[in-house]
Amino acid sequence: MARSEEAEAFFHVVYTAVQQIPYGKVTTYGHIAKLIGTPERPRQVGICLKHLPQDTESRFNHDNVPWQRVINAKGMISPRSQPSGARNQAAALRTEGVTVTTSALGELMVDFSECGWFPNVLPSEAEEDDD
DNA sequence: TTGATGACTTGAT
DNA sequence: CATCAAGCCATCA
Repeated sequence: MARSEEAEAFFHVVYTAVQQIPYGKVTTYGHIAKLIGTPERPRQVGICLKHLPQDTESRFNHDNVPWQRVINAKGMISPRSQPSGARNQAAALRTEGVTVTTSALGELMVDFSECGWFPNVLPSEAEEDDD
């Protein structure tokens, strides 16, 4: 019994939440996790994107899910295992007009002050729905 | 089947 | 302010 229905539903909500990110904006795994109701599982969000299919025939794939707009809480693109993927992600963000800065260590950093997408989950000042 | 790994986050030292 | 440790759960070996 591999892939329980619950896991599949989790994947679904994660991909859907990622699709809610507007063009030229970025958010964090933890934020996505909180939006889908599982703030304790930011890691699974990353797993979902890792297993995001590339087939354009799949319901969710690299073409319709802006996985590139999802980065870590430090505002930097996770190097995952090879810098090639992160570099590609940075390039995609730049194409959307997102300012991506490269640190001395080669870490790709994104400025949340300019492209940070954080809906009404702020600790204060946001008590009304934006819907 | 178990064990280890990973596109993370938060809190404590 | 920097570093360590624990918690999560799906996937790979």
